[in-house]
Amino acid sequence: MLTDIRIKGIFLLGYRFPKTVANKRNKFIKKMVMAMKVTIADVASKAGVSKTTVSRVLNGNFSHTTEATKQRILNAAKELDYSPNALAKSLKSMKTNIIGMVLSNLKNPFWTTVLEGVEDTCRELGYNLMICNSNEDPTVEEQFIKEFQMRQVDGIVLHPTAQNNHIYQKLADSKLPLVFINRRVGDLSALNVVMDNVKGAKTAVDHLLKNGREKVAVVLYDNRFVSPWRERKEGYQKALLANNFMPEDFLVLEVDQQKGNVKKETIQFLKENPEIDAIFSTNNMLTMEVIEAIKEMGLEIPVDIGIVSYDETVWARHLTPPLTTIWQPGYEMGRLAARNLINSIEDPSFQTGQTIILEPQLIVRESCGNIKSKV
Amino acid sequence: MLTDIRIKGIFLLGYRFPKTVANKRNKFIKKMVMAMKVTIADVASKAGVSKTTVSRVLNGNFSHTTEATKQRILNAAKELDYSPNALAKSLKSMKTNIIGMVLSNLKNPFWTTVLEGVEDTCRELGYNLMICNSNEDPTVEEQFIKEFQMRQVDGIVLHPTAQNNHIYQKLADSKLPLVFINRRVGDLSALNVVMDNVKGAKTAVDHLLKNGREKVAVVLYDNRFVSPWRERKEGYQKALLANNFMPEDFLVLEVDQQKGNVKKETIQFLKENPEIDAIFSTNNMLTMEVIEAIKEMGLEIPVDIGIVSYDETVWARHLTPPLTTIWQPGYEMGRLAARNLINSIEDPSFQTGQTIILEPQLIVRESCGNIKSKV
DNA sequence: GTGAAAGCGCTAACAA
DNA sequence: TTGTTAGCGCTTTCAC
Repeated sequence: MLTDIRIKGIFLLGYRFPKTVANKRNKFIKKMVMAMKVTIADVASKAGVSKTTVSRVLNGNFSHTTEATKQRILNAAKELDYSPNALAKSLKSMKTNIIGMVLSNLKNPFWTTVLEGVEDTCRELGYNLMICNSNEDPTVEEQFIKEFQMRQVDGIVLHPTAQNNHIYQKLADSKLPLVFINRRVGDLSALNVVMDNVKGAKTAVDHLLKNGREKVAVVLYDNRFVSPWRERKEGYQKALLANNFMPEDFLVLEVDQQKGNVKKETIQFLKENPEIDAIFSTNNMLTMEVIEAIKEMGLEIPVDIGIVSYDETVWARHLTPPLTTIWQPGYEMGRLAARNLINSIEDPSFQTGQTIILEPQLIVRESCGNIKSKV
Repeated sequence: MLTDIRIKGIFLLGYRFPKTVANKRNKFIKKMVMAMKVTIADVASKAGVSKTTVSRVLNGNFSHTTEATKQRILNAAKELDYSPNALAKSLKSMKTNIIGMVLSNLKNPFWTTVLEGVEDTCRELGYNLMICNSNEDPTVEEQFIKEFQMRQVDGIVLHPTAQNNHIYQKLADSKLPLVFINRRVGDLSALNVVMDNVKGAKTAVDHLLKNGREKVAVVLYDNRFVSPWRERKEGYQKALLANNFMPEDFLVLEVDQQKGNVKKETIQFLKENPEIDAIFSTNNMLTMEVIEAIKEMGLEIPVDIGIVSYDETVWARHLTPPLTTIWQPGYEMGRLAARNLINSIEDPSFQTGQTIILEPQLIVRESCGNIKSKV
């Protein structure tokens, strides 16, 4: 009794026992907690039936059970506040109903939208979501994939760094349902849900050209490993070529986003190429810097320089002038990825290896029109 | 052989078997997959030792093991590409190393920052993160909490809807480590990591007042269940009272964000109170609408109306004029929540029931200065 | 230094 | 209609 109180007192004060004593205490506490956990056996004995029957009833297999026993069991479960242990269930059934998702960048609001799509779909379909953030680091990505495998997730949604082909291959071979999003990883028996980046880029540049721009530059971020990078560049080039420009006319600025001097680089670039009258910016984070650069040079949008930016954002329409953007169906991408993944989890004969391509859309605002009439 | 090829052919074509046949196939596939899974027993037999020894070695208990056997085991594990089953491990040890997090709003970039803090910390400390989104729905919140309990997560980070006090109480009583973030839920033996919203609001309004504003209004979002709502309102009132204003001078607009006509309501409000020369906006989403409203009325920021907004965002400095904001340490909040939660998981005597309060900061830009000189 | 055996909480084939 | 029993893959006493 005394000990009890003393322990409790110390406990309340948050006192830390010396290691060994603390360990003993912890073990003791653990044991107590475990003893308090109510299992299916407790429900069974309380209801006076076997564990099997309880399991059956609780899983909705009433078909061969008396209404009376069913009620007894349900009551017992409620009274004991029984909550089944998903771990044990999963260990037995080899099904966790968990989906693992590897993101590479939490900062960009685009990914929040995607995440929302995945999360919503998981919930609707009875899955839980485990997420982690590779931060574009292939080593971290690899570690997380292993982690997911150990945890026996039912499937993985992966925004690949695209620098771990060996791992992706192994993963696909392991038959663990897998879907790549946003970035293409070809030739694997895995689902792909991606955007049509060539089209998006082409649309953007076409729009600039149609508005009378004659020297359209592209500002590219710095990840040439990934398909959207290649495709947006390609789209830019295609648009120019289709409008009778030559490869010599390509005006490409590749910036290192990590370094944080995008603005400086842009100013430099614009000074070296004063003929530029339009910029296609390939992502929303870049765009902010580009706009700053333009303003800092005393140029005006859209009069001096028109701009179209990839990625619609909440703030695009509130900028001055309101920004013309390429919107991508991020939420849809998330939903489709999750839904298809779950399909292939629940039906192993579900068609795998297919690629779903989503269409971006041009949202016209005021950052391209009203070009300064040339002399 | 023939069957094999046929099945394979159909499989590749994504043909769906009739239900019963499909079930048989799936069961077959499942069995094959399970047979292929390499367990600790496989490693043991390959290395010619018992499971016990393998377990010991793989968990770093070399102390009583020959270097030779250790190597044999390590090699066997590598050759078989053995990956331990975390489910079984957890079932036995009653420890999942999973933290569950309930968010209420994925759309607001503030939460992405918090999530990042939590995620980073979990990774560093060897935990995985399971997230879900209550969308401010208490029923969903309740369901997710139950889900987490069934999954035996080691702890929960909760952004409470604040409408489930009964559940919170039960959760706290269950001794499952728990931390509330951002919104206070008092009197429970759970950690709280929150912001000083009174101070943030007071700072914002003080700033407006110091810049010569005389009629400062507040635009409040519509969730009066939650502590930040009360505290921001309180901060606004305190600031006015401390500057010799009377309660009659309070100018409060409460808007229903869901309905989506914040802009309209704001315009209405401004028309009814034309003397207003400053607005304190209580969250970043609201602010956009308020700014639109002001612009639409032909008023100019900051000349006619000054504005300070809660929540710093990437776009605040790019607006015209650049927005003065209250920055909140969201990333820090995430980190602290996770770190303290994990502390209390790993040391049950860790002080519980404490509240950590983080300080917001005023970021001064140009949306308050240059007031129109009054006649 | 190593292994046999029990058991974490649950499900499901097979009996009764 | 219900119960017995044998595991799922792992850790951990307790022997040897």
